[in-house]
Amino acid sequence: MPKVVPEYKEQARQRIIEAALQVFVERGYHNTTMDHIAEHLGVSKGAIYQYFKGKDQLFSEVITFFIGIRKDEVMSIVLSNDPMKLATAEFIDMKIERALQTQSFGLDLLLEAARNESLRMRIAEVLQKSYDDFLTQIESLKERGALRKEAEVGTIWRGLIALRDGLISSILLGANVSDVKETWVMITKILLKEVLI
Amino acid sequence: MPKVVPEYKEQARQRIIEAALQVFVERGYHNTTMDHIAEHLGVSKGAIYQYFKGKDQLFSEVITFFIGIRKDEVMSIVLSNDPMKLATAEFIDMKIERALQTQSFGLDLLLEAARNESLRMRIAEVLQKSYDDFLTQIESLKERGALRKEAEVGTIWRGLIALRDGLISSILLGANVSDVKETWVMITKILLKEVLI
Amino acid sequence: MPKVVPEYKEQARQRIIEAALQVFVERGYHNTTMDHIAEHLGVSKGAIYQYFKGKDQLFSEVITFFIGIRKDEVMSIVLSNDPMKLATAEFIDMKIERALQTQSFGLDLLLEAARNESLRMRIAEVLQKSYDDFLTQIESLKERGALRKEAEVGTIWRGLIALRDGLISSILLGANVSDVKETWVMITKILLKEVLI
Amino acid sequence: MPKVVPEYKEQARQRIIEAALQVFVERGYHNTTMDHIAEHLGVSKGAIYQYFKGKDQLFSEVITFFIGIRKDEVMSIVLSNDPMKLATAEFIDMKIERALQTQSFGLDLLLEAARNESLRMRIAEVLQKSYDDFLTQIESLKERGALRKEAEVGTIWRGLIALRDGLISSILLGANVSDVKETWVMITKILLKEVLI
DNA sequence: CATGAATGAGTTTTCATTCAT
DNA sequence: CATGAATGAAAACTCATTCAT
Repeated sequence: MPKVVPEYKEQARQRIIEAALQVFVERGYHNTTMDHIAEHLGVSKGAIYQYFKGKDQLFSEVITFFIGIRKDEVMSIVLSNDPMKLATAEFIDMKIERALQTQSFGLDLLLEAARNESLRMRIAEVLQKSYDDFLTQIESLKERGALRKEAEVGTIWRGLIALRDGLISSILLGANVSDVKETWVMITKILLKEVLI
Repeated sequence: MPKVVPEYKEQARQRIIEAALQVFVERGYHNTTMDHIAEHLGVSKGAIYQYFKGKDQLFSEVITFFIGIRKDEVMSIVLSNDPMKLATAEFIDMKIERALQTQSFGLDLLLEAARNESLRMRIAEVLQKSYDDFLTQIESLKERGALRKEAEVGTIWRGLIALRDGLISSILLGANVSDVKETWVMITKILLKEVLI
Repeated sequence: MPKVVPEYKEQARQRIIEAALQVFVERGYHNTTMDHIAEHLGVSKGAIYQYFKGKDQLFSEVITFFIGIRKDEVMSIVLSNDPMKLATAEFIDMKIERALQTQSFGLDLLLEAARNESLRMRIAEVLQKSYDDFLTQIESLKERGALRKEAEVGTIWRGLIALRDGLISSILLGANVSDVKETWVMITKILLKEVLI
Repeated sequence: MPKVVPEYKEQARQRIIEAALQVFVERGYHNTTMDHIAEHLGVSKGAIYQYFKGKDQLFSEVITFFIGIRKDEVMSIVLSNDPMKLATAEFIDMKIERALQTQSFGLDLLLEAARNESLRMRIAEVLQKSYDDFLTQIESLKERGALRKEAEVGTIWRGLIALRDGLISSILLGANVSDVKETWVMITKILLKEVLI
């Protein structure tokens, strides 16, 4: 589809990134070849190389895209004004659904992050954003007097994130989804009860 | 011709498995070649094929070995008779140390598990064993009247496991270790306080 | 639709040839892609194919153009009427300057010539032309009685050409330019002294 | 031919280098694929990669080998004690024969040298060696009083080298071999006559 | 005519696996 | 049994050429 539209190139890149994410998600990074991605897109291998220097760069941009999605999600979820909504099956449901959709891609990302300083930085940014949103909400709770003053906000937040990630991993390991939901709801209730009045 | 002592063969397999685990841990499964393993062992590549059909089978057995180690660890830890010991920096320290030692191998394992039914089964077994041990302990606490009757034991246990795994993942993502410890201690204290009298 | 002026087509071909020569000169034939040439021209790759069948044909015509330039140079230089002017730094300077301008393209040409009969023929033609010019001049010297009768004109001429080419190659190998000039001046003086009275 | 002989590896490298030189000589560097070399050797492509990191490194070592050959030749020839032997058809014959054997490889080498500082250095070394040998001989001539004191030794030497290289290039361009020989003999005679008493 | 996105054949490179010694 | 040289099946990547717009 040769077009002289300047935006076309950016659109094409985006199409490739999304296709690549799908294939990476299905097969894992190392089991995915450029041919797989090209075939999934219905184009030739060479076409991809017009937009990306190589598999590494493509992976890197897929990760950026993926992290971007997560960043948006984090925001939309935490920006509820009733903190107890965290302690619901609906909340964790959304997370689980996303995890099942992206299957093991999150692990490929972690595996890469474990060896890649700059990727860790980018992820840290997302986490920081998530934390900031959480904090904003907490502040408004404090103002309303709904929070025990002494509560260690950062610690609780880290606990919630870790719990969420650990539970989602357990699903990849075959854990029963309704058990996972129940666990999330119960544990978060206990934790929030602790910090809310 | 030296007699083929059966134990020798088993010993040789074990040496290879342990060496392979070390190399997988350092480089990750996909970045490890048979040459790397052979060199680390100080033997020839061909020798490995005397004991294992191929890289896949070797990986599979390395995983089995790795899970076995974890199984033993799980037992030794939960078999303490003071449940509050869970809520200590020492407990999570041990986990963190192990995680740093094995770096991203746990992720390779998860990645494999996400696609490998039988591996998931084996991991489920380890988890079950861990759960059974936990249960035994809980029962004795119940008998001693130290436990609120209504406490949902399974749920709490799943929460603790997930929290542990999530916190350890966060370290791979560059989280501050002392923050992680603090989080573990605080959250587990809250949770245990909830179920213990 | 602009009328297809025949001269326009020829002009366009010439522009492409000159641009291609520049790029070949800078990067060498094999390291030059059609993209490089197109970019240098500020046109699209496809446009080049409107005028040339392919890279090979373009190269071939670039060589023809290059040889043409040389032919003119050869003439203009040898057509001086004082043969001793050959034995000057100015003469070799001009050659060196040209060699530095065209860098290693002369080698690409030689490399091609080594395998390409018809190219060798074309080059032989240039050499013949150069020889004829030299001869003309020699004849006038003979008539003026300025030449030892026995002098082997063809041999001297071949020697001068070879010396020039050898010295220029040595510059590509990093030889000191002022040494090269000095060598040219000294050797040609000796040779000309030998044949002139 | 798996052998545990330690020298085997070095021997194998040497075999590959010599085979590669032959193929490079026949086809030119850029028209030679690793497959061509492997086929010429009667082994698989992969085998070559056990001895050389890649095509570049192989080429580099082939050049080193080729330069080494030249170095030895230079010595053996110049170490004659009658300088007039330079001015013989036999001398240039040897050079021509070698040039025809290696065809255009010398040009590939020059082409590479034009862009490769360290290669130029290595070639400069060979030239220096050649120059030193020439100088030694000249010194003994001076002692014997066979040399005009004022003779510019370095300049003459550079002239001879350039003449040789220029003549050899002309053969690649299709020059008549007996003309070339005659040219060499005549020009060198003139030059040597100039410096010898 | 001009464009430049797409093609696909060709090339380099890697590595699990085999097998002659 | 052990060795490690050799294999060959994939991969990643390049680029001259084509063709729909």
